[in-house]
Amino acid sequence: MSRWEPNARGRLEQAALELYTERGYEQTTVAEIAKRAGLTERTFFRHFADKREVLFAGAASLEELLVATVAELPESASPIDAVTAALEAAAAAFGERRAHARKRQTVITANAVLKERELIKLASLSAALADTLRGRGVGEPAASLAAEVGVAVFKVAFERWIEETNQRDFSHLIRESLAELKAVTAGT
Amino acid sequence: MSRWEPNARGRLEQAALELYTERGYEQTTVAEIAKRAGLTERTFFRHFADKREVLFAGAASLEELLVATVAELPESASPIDAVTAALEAAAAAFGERRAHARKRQTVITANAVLKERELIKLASLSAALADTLRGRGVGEPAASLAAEVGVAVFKVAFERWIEETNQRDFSHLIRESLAELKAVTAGT
DNA sequence: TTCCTGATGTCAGTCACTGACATCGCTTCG
DNA sequence: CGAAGCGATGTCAGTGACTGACATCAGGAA
Repeated sequence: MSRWEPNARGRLEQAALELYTERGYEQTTVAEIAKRAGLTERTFFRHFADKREVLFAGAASLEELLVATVAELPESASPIDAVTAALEAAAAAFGERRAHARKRQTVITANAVLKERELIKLASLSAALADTLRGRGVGEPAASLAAEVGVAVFKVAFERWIEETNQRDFSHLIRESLAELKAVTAGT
Repeated sequence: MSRWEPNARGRLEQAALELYTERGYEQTTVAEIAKRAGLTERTFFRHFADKREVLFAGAASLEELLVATVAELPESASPIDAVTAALEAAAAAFGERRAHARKRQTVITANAVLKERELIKLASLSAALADTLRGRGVGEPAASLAAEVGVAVFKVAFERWIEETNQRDFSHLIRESLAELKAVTAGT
């Protein structure tokens, strides 16, 4: 395991998920992650801003996907429809990786500090969606609310998708949660 | 400034907010906060779990207030009405403390790690609301969605209340945001 | 007074994270 | 081919958040 093995970043991500799963997030030191990946602690911090971030490498690309999806929609689409389309795209992107998502989510939900990081990633997602909606002429606070509501629906559907034993289609769960949301907000 | 001055916890909170405002969160050490409060670093960590928590001491009581408000409503109230009532109670609780809330919020929005902590407090609020709704016979995912949506409305209204120069009534802003939300989710 | 208890102080230690600088392997240019 | 340049990695010495163990102090109970 010499210097210059390929994919240092990917090795660090894998080593971290393994160790966080094996012995827990807090009981794992960055030095141990780096060692398992054949690197040093200092190199870990060159690839990831902190010990949590190694679990959230994919968040940026997910955000790009959602924004791109909304941006490509015809102007005629309503805010809620735009958000729905974005969520469907996200569901499709997860698609095959339920096992990995589940493992990762188990680690995250077991640690408050990891939950914090997850929440701020979702907030960033919401802000990006709201920005895109505003760019399409949606006013405030409609843009922010549509984005927040979209993320709320995503959270609820994702949780169900991960937890259920009888695997159901992610996008189906999203449509279901969205319908439920409309019923709730319409309630007197 | 001897040992056993009263209200150590309150002195720490005030010293922290002052220092975070004066020189920024990251540039302030816990030792400095403790020193200004006439205490030691070790004592700081006996009152607050970490350097961030000192800004969020009131979150627990806010949560209690919201839960109590919902719990006292007649069973006939719909989920969205229950959440609305809780938000109105929260608005009333803030009432006079706009200046303090504003100062605190300025510090929080300037630091990613503080934003993370704020988000998890709001998530805890949402979870507590959802629990209470479930206790009143509301099913899932309606309970979670109503709670999430309520928190989203609160966030939007709070931001406006803090930012606007011409001070408007907090509960008025909440009703306004809620109406907007209903319009958004009803949109085709 | 004496004892007990809870709040505080002291000290030593771990670990996340950073800056400065050295080193390595590959690529490009002469 | 060999030297220079450059990006990725290693090494080292810090700072500061946070913790455990133990001592100490003030006030109330016996």
